[in-house]
Amino acid sequence: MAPTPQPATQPATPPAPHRAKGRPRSAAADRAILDATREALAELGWGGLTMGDVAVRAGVAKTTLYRRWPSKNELVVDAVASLFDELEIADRGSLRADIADVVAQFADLLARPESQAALLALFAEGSRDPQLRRRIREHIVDPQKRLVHEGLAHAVARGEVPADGDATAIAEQIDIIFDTIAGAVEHRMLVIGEPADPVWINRFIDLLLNQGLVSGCPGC
Amino acid sequence: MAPTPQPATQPATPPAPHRAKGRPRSAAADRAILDATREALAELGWGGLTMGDVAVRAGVAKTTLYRRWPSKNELVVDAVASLFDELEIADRGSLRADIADVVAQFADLLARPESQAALLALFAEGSRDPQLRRRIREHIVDPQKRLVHEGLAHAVARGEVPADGDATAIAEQIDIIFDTIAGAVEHRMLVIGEPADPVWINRFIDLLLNQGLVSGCPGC
DNA sequence: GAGATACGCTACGACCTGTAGCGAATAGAG
DNA sequence: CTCTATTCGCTACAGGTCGTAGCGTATCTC
Repeated sequence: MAPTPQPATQPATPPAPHRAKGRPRSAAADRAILDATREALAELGWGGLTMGDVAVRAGVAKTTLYRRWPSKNELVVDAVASLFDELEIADRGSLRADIADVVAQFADLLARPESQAALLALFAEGSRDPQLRRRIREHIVDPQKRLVHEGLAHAVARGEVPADGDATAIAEQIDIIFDTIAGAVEHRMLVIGEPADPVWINRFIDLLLNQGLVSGCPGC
Repeated sequence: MAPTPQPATQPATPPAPHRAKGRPRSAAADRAILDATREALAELGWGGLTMGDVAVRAGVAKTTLYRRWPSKNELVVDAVASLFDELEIADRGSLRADIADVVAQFADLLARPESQAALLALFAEGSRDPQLRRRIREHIVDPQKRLVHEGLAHAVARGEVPADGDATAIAEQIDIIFDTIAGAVEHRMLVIGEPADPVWINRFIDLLLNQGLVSGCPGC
């Protein structure tokens, strides 16, 4: 989701976004625009954000925005999606710790004021636009799930999880666990408005990995 | 969240919204406007919705909208919040069944096309507006949690849950369970875009009430 | 019937979107 | 160094939307 080449000739191949003939686009302007967009989004929300305001904040002309993004919608998508580029997986010694680490990163991301209105508005648009939903899955959801799957691979390498056990079933379970935790973190931050602190995160992972919440292990 | 009295004199007391002196406001117009708003929301999303369009769909003048709601924002909030008035608790014989019932109602609500963009956009606005967030908690979140608490009271009456056990702790656990399931349902419907069918719901409640997902009860 | 209010209609100013045209600036190619 | 292509900032613009104001008419209470 780098600034897309907006001129009429669409190369269709990702490697060379725009041919280097004339004056190159200012990378500083790219960054300034995306930063200004996130800033304005945090202050004004999706509805209050205007292209003219973003241009003023970024110190560029409004036409410079439209050379890079065809509409406000696309600009906001890129500004929000770029937040998720920082997510990383670190081998912290156990499957549980790896999951906790990714969840904590996600919680930190959602704790930023610019993420909240932006991400929700992005999801709202995605609910009407299948193509946008696909981009959301590719750039936001899948990277997170990929991190957990990498963590699972580490766990198998450590012998923590039996490799002979039905691997796809375990992968599906990881998917469900991640959906659950991501949803819970989102709900807590975006709907309730309270931060998902480490204690809260630990409690959830206890619940999901070890035991039921209400009465321990009633079925055991 | 009934249509608020917009005239200058704000009674500040809920029971009598507007004094009955002149011609009363058309209740049919109220319903037509809210219905038209939800319809337009489903088709066009928050950003594409226009007051003029809603007025045309509802068959009323645009000024009639502004006599009831001060802005588009408030109108949409009311239109969305009214969806949650239908949520009910039924004593289905077990705590688990009661929870499953509420969750299924919530999932059905989120499955409606008009709910998705509307609810997310509502949450997005709430992330910037503490007063709106409070209204969301009062009219959407708390009613759901209240249902689960009522279900818990039924469970205690049935002897399913020990009343001597730390009641507040159990209530907190119920809160967390509900947050988790609500978040997961929201994530599945609003972010991923796939329905939370009964099988999926059952799987989640198994996870939350009975046993961990990955390896049964490893700590038992 | 008198008074008060809602209704539909039209018109309006302010704002935002996205586009077009201009001259100046900045890169590579010959 | 010159030529060419592209970007940049600036100004202006048409189109659409928001929310308000004014008017005559309709409908309710006293």
